[in-house]
Amino acid sequence: MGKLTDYKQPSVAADIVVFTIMNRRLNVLLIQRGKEPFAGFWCVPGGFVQIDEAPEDAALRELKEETGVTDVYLEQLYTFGKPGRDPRGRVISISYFALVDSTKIKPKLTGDEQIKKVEWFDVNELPQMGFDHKDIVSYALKRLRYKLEYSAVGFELLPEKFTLTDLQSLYETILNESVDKRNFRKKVMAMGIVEKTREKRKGSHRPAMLYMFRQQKASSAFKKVKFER
Amino acid sequence: MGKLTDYKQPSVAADIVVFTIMNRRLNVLLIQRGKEPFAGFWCVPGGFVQIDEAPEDAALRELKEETGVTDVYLEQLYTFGKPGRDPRGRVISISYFALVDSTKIKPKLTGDEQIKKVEWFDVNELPQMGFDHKDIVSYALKRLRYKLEYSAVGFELLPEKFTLTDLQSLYETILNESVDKRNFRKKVMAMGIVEKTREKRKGSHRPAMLYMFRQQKASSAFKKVKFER
DNA sequence: ACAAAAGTGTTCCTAATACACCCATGA
DNA sequence: TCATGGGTGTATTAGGAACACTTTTGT
Repeated sequence: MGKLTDYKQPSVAADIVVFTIMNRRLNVLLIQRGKEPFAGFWCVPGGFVQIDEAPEDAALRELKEETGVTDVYLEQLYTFGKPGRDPRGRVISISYFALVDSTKIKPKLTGDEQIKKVEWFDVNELPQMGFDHKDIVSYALKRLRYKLEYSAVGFELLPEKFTLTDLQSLYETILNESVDKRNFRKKVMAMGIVEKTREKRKGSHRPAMLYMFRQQKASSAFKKVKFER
Repeated sequence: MGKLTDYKQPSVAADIVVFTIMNRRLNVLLIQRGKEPFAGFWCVPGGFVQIDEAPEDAALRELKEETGVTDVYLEQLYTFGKPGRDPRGRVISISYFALVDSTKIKPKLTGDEQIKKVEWFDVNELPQMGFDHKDIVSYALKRLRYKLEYSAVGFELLPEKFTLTDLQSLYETILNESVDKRNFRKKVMAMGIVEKTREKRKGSHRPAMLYMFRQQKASSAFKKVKFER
């Protein structure tokens, strides 16, 4: 290890890929840049990590400053650091992925003059993106699909109370495949990770029972796969 | 995003946790510091990322400079960045984990005057470690155990040719649990990820057939677990 | 009464587990 | 000939997948 200030050092940014479910589609939160480089292009929210700030705090701060969004489930994703990924100079980006319940938050322009728009995009219809942010989103999506299969992260995308059909639809939307209703319910109930509430959701047809997530059961329900596979 | 050089920026380091198997134990490669802070304490190899250098190249370069070790399987692990983790100032560390076949490499002092010793340590008998490197090693170990279950990384720890008992022992050592020999072999053979060679390993008893890893089969053999679990 | 989503069981099949003996070699 | 690790098959069990009809409500 050399001394701390001997050399020119790379800059460090934190970028955050926020997912939500809106009308049964998986969406990502993007901002449109108002300045060069990549003026008019879309990017994930993010910015530089301050000297006395933890990277995840930087991610959350930038998210709030740029889009007004707070209270998200956050997880570190990957650190992108190849020279040349930012035309302004050497920037290493620590990326995060976040999950939110779209009924609880409303992204909006916060007055940051460098941002023209803040919008949700369907992950299958992404706009032209700046820097390597398309790669970052792809990576986050891959990770989300992966984690959905062996952990309880999916519940972060749902309101506190939800129907089993909501939950099934979430899996089908994100994994992009359909699931048998009976088998799905059998499994979810067998895992014991949800509990019935006393409420039902009324619609124009038969009301559906509302369920809540049970944090404590989830950790044991998603047990490790033994040995291989 | 602010301008690139407006603020004091954190320094960026790359640290690398190198695992190997030696006489049926899982070992980590550590260096003993010769200077304050943490003089005499043990650390994982690593150092600062240069301005025009990809972080993984920095990790590999530092590994070579400090221990002489090259040709490792490398994977990014996690970025540790809380303020205060390095008493000298703000350092964000991108950590990597690496796997090597211990029969191929010999770590040694390379003349770096800041390092007193380079040694392998059993992961269950780690010495007193500097900075937050104990956390980094724990995290790497967790990841290694995890990846072993659903990917073919284990082969990176074995020589090109190995016996099925070697392979089984590797799983048992790392996962710290014993496996039924017949079931293990049945599964490995069913996955088709190894192939017989014509050679046998002679020992003091019945010679064992040597096998080789089949890269191409492995990707399909470790298929994704469906839905949950 | 009908349209629409909610809810519910059984059978089949595949994969995981448990388990014990013979074989080939060197000393 | 014996000590040591190498090598092999079967029966049982558990979990995943396929599959269709009845119920409840609003209009």
